[in-house]
Amino acid sequence: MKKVSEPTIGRLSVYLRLLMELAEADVDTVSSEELASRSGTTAAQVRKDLSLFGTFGKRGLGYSVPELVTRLRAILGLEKAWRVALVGAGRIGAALFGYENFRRQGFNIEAVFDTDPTKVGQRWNGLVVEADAGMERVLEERGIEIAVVAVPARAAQGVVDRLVAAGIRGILNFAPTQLDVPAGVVVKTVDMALEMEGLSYALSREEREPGAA
Amino acid sequence: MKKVSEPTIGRLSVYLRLLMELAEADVDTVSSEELASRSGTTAAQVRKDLSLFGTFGKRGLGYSVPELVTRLRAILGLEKAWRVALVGAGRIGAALFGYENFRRQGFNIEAVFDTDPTKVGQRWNGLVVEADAGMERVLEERGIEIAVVAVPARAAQGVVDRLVAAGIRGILNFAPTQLDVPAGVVVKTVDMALEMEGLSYALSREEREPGAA
DNA sequence: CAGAGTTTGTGAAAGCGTTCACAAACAAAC
DNA sequence: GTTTGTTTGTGAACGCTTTCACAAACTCTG
Ligand SMILES: NC(=O)c1ccc[n+]([C@@H]2O[C@H](COP(=O)([O-])OP(=O)(O)OC[C@H]3O[C@@H](n4cnc5c(N)ncnc54)[C@H](O)[C@@H]3O)[C@@H](O)[C@H]2O)c1
Ligand SMILES: NC(=O)c1ccc[n+]([C@@H]2O[C@H](COP(=O)([O-])OP(=O)(O)OC[C@H]3O[C@@H](n4cnc5c(N)ncnc54)[C@H](O)[C@@H]3O)[C@@H](O)[C@H]2O)c1
Repeated sequence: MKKVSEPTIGRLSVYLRLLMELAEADVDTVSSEELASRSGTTAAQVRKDLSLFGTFGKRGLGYSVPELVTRLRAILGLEKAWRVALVGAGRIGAALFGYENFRRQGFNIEAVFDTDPTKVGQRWNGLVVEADAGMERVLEERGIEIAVVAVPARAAQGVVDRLVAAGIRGILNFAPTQLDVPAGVVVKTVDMALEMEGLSYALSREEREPGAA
Repeated sequence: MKKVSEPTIGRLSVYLRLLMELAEADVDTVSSEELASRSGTTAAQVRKDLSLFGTFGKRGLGYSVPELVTRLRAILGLEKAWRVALVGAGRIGAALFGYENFRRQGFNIEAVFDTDPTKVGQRWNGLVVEADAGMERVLEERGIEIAVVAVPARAAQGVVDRLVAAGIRGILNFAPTQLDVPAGVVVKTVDMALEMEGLSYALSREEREPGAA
């Protein structure tokens, strides 16, 4: 198989979301052109992305919506439910915990950890917030595969080291910091400050040199 | 000036964050090599990124930390404080509202809007949650420049249309949906579901073909 | 069932961003 | 003040991703 780039995977996720909306609306066929316009890319890009994984379309007709949903879910590893732990029961952690879409896509939060003694023992929707000390044991017991790190930046690397030692190989990080992990462990960082600064840059630029789209 | 790519701006934000940490620790000089290793890139990349905006370093020595902080803040448009509105006073909205780092970097949330009558009128840290109906007037009155959209996906495009009509030109979007805006308006979307699916893809791939880093 | 009209899949070309490599510039030591 | 060592700034090479363009494959209509 050809190598698949990060941007391609991101677009596949976007296509999948659109296709699920289309399936909801009982549309059964879609062209690369339509998919492209709805996802803000080009038809050629859509076809190239999909062609990396097989040939799913029918010439002259387009793609079968239900089939492509199934294929994309398989490609993205969304056929199984993932067991997820949340480390850091603060503001972002609470928001994520309550976010139904995560569960809907098959990401089940099955453990919550925090160091704060006032938080440990709280029941979150039936799930007890665990003390940070017993983390390794709980991760093991519940077969956790993915961790969401929502602790303050200076605590993040320490938490990640423990997670990795405990066998976690996928981490979604909200702390605005660079994390070091060994090869074989995948970290995705969601950095909102960075996006805000991107906006700041773009807006100041427009003020300085108008018309530079 | 040469054209500046998105990834470059992202890295400049990362450099700035590191430099502020170094300044805090009273380090006064840093090499591209050091900056690179701390931000997970290469020395050549650091130098190329910076060289797009001027020549800030001293050969044989490196970069002055305080000077580079000042320069990067100017480049990124962070010398002023931005007036920000939050649309959608839900879980994500609340988390962002309480997030001190935003204010610290000069993003001041000066208006909060929601449609939910039980939320309208609430005081959030002294700021009254406004009804969605008066949005345009409040945006105008308070000179809002950037909006954070944290409403359900199906409401997002409608909100954005109103924001754009009201003159807002920078939007940070948390709704997992494609937003259409006219040229001249900048939208950055933070899509956590997408990142999770990236993890899912990477992890399933490793299971299927181990050793494919 | 033939012909007109679509739409895919994919090599080839173009466009971008990253990495390389090195001369030029400076610091520091003696 | 000269030498040695370090680090920058940048053109050129490289590699990766996107876009182009079109033959092949299929649908649909009459
Ligand atoms: N709040 C936001 O909107 C927002 C936005 C962007 C990024 N972030 C980042 O997300 C992270 C969390 O932010 P927050 O606003 O939720 O902070 P918070 O202070 O509300 O929550 C952090 C939680 O982590 C816990 N914690 C601290 N050290 C821990 C450890 N070693 N193990 C387990 N738990 C630990 C704390 O007890 C606390 O409950 C931070 O890194 C922050 O920079 C937050
Ligand atoms: N909670 C999360 O962790 C999370 C994670 C990723 C993405 N998101 C996305 O962020 C958005 C908000 O999520 P949430 O969890 O905070 O939802 P939420 O339901 O807690 O909050 C949404 C708020 O928006 C308000 N609202 C609805 N329509 C509005 C309108 N037209 N104008 C103004 N306010 C309006 C609602 O009254 C509610 O208070 C959603 O698009 C969601 O998909 C949330």
